[in-house]
Amino acid sequence: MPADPPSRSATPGSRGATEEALLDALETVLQRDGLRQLSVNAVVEAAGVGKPLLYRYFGDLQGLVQAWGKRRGFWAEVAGTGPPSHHKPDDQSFRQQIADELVASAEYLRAHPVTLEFLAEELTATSDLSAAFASAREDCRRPYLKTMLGDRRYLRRGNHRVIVIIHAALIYLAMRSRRSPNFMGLRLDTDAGWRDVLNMARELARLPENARN
Amino acid sequence: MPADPPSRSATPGSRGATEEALLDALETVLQRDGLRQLSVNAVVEAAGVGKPLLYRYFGDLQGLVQAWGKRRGFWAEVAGTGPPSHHKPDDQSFRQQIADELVASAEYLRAHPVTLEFLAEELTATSDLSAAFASAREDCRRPYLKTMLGDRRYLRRGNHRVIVIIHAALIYLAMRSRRSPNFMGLRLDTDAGWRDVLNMARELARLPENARN
DNA sequence: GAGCGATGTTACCGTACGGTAACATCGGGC
DNA sequence: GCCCGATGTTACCGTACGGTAACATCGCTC
Repeated sequence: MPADPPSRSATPGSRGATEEALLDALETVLQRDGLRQLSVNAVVEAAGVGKPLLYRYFGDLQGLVQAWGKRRGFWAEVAGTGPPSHHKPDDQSFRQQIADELVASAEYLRAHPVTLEFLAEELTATSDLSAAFASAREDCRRPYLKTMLGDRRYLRRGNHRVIVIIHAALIYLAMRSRRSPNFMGLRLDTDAGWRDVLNMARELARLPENARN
Repeated sequence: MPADPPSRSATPGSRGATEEALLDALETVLQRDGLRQLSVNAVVEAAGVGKPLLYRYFGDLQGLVQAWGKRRGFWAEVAGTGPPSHHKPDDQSFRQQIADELVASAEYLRAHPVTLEFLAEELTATSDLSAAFASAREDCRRPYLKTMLGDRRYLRRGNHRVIVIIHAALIYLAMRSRRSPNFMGLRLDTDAGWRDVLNMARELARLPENARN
């Protein structure tokens, strides 16, 4: 005789509620234990739901991850400065926009640890899980990247590479900030330290004007 | 009746040979399957050695990793330009040295996928394995970092941050190159593309002189 | 109110893992 | 010749996992 079988899901007999519980549980487990500890059992336990329901509604843990990516969305349209790609031929303002978008992207990452988990996962394994996540992410990211790299005039002058290297550095530092308090003297675990990182990135992105930094 | 029990280790009854075989097997498995697939069974199978020997000689998979880090060494003294920290007060030559060391460090990483595996692992989990690796790595890296960041005069002018961001970007791109052919338009899977990345890093590191790039 | 599909739960299977006990075998010291 | 520690191998245990069959229950349709 189990003690409390009826006290499980708030909305008793609703498929949608169960799906939401599983998606929430996925997020919970990822934030709490990291992707290495992610497992079917952990998710269904956190969701307070029977294991077969996960397989019935999402087919698989990979399916659950894909559904999570689709419904929650992640790392898309994080640009903070107005409509995409509508910028004057003014170099300075365009560079400013690029810098702002770099910073906005990094702030988004820092605020969304689950996305960071998956980005890190892609570095360590080419599993079905990371592949599922990568495809969903690329779908979300494509318009953003187009905005950021779409200006041929800007790219031709080699600035593309500066953007890319700053972006790569910000991704790495954001991932690293989850578990390491610092990197080569930079504080990653405090808001102040992170503000330093972002300011540095902003300065580098606006580089051709002010070469001294 | 097994077919060939006596045809296992080349040097039959030597503890050192078995240890070497296990260390080699660790490296093999890491390079072949990645760190996510690393397990005691995989290592002993690749080494052609009984499982208890790993526990007897290294205590643990973590112990094997630590021993591997100690004996093989990794990501240490990769600086390519002469003795450490002996540079004239000439700014240009010092920046050149820094740029060379950044490039040398990145090339080292690219040539040592196992180190990349562990660096990526540290991003996804704070496991005993990654902790063991991190401590061993920091021991090796300390003098290198001292060379690279030890010059207070240089640091004071904010150049420290440029170095750090380039370093972070190179680490990320090196990790990413293992499983993703490109990143935001950069080719990471070819030597030519990687040369582009390194040249870009070199230019940025020598930035205060030539602001245009 | 009978039927039936959707929802939920229990219990189980096969597998792979980390780790260990028990048993063979070698090899040098006396 | 004998002994004993070191080396190596087999077989096993408990556990946790992914995945599924079987059974219970709800709720809507007609």
